[in-house]
Amino acid sequence: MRRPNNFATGRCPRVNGAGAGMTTRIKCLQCVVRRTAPCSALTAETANALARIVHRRRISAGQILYGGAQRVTSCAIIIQGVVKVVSAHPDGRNQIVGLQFPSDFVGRPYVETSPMMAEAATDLEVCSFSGSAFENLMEQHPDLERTILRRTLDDLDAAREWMFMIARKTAEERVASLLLMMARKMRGERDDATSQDQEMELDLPLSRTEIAECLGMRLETVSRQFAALKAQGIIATGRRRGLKFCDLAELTRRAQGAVEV
Amino acid sequence: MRRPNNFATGRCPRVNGAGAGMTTRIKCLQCVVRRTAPCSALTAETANALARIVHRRRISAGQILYGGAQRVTSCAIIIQGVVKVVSAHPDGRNQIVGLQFPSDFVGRPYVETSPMMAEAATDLEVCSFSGSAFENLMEQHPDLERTILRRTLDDLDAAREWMFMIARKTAEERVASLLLMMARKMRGERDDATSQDQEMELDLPLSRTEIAECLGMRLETVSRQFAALKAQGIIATGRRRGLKFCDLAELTRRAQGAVEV
DNA sequence: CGATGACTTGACTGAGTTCAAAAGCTGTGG
DNA sequence: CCACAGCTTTTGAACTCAGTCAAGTCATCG
Repeated sequence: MRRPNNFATGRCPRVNGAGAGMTTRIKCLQCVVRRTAPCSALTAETANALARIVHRRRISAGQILYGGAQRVTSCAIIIQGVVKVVSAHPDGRNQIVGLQFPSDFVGRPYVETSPMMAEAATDLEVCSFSGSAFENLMEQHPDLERTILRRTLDDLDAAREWMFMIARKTAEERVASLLLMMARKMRGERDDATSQDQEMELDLPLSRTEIAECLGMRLETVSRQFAALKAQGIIATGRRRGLKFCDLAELTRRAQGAVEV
Repeated sequence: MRRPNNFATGRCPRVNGAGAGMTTRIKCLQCVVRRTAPCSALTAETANALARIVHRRRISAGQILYGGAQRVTSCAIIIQGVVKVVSAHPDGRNQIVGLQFPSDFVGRPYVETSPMMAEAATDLEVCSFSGSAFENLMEQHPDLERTILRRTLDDLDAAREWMFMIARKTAEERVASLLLMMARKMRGERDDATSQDQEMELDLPLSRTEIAECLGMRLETVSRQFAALKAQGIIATGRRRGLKFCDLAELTRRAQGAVEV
């Protein structure tokens, strides 16, 4: 954990509440994830009802959103930052089984405790709401439930694709795949539309250890793969977590594996 | 594929249709998966509406339920048999990313094509229905949608737990885990209630190759792990796919890994 | 500046893969 | 009933990729 796990959440002044519907709407209209977040798929009425139970919070890196011993009491939509979903076992082995980016939904409705744990990988800005209030809202607004169902089905596909990656790809392919995936998500691109640029830079949201936990490898192996890609001029690492993609096309090829016909 | 992939589906006489609501109800009441299938969580009205669009079919092992080039056109609830969900890649590598057992829902609503492929691992008996009819039904009956959402959330948890297994467990742990999982599911037990018996027998629904595809290993490795467990008297293999659990407690321990304090 | 934590590099090991061959089943046809 | 073909499964032996252990380097911060 990179920061002390204090639970001071730095909550923002609530932008909404009883009778503050109008204010809320306006805030939502300005929201940076407006176009892609679940809220965008809702009717105006449902969106308003959701806005009424929501409040914006800041959450610092390392804090647990749900899981472990705690009850799953709240859900959230990410505005800024990255959340990691971890499958942790008592013997110390753990595996990151999902990453959630801005505009993604975080939470586990309908259960008291989850086998998974969600932790802020970076400092976060979220729209959060109580789990039970959210469940009630889903009951009253089927369009909200449908939106969450669609997201969950997408998450399931993503989890399975990821599973393939871990089970069948080589170390190099895994690292390349993850880098591309993170680049895509952090730029808010849709899954199908891949960036055309040959060069771009970003700051990785994860440490080497976390990358290894994503890929089912050890951090030393990740480090070696970074070194190899760097030596071939495909990527360059800045200081801290800076990363520059020097040859996106080649990296994409590496992510697929050598295509022998 | 163990059987020719002919598409003669051996469809049963439809037990329902326009105006046959009563007959349908009675058939459903006799259904072997009645207590655990999604239908059981529905209101009488929704269950009836679902029964009206459903028909029973037999599907032979090796047939594709959805995926690959085909559009995702139908969904089903499994009455008898096992379906494998496969992530297949052009270079020949493929990974089984999910198994569905009796009373499970199979399908991928809301998309035209899925990155995953669902294939009958054994001969099947299912209640099947058109995907679009099912989507319409979900719109009209929020309780159906909620039931599917809950199942999907459970599937997501299961997929993530499985991912942990592939990424972090040793070959022995993986084989033991899969055997226990299959035993549990094939006996229709709930996830929490584990069998108390120390001995039991069953016929595995998967070949060695398929087991390897589940676990992210090669079939030779699976075979060696079977041999090792057999040599220690923990399991015994009958001819064909017969399997006997001789020491469930020990197998459970092997599935967790050596617990060093 | 020295301490702390994150990352890199090196040398060695080993679990699982790969390639190859043998052994078991199942079904077919003479 | 046996012989044979076409499978799946088992077993053996050599190899390799990633893991393990152990130093060493680099950044950041009090």
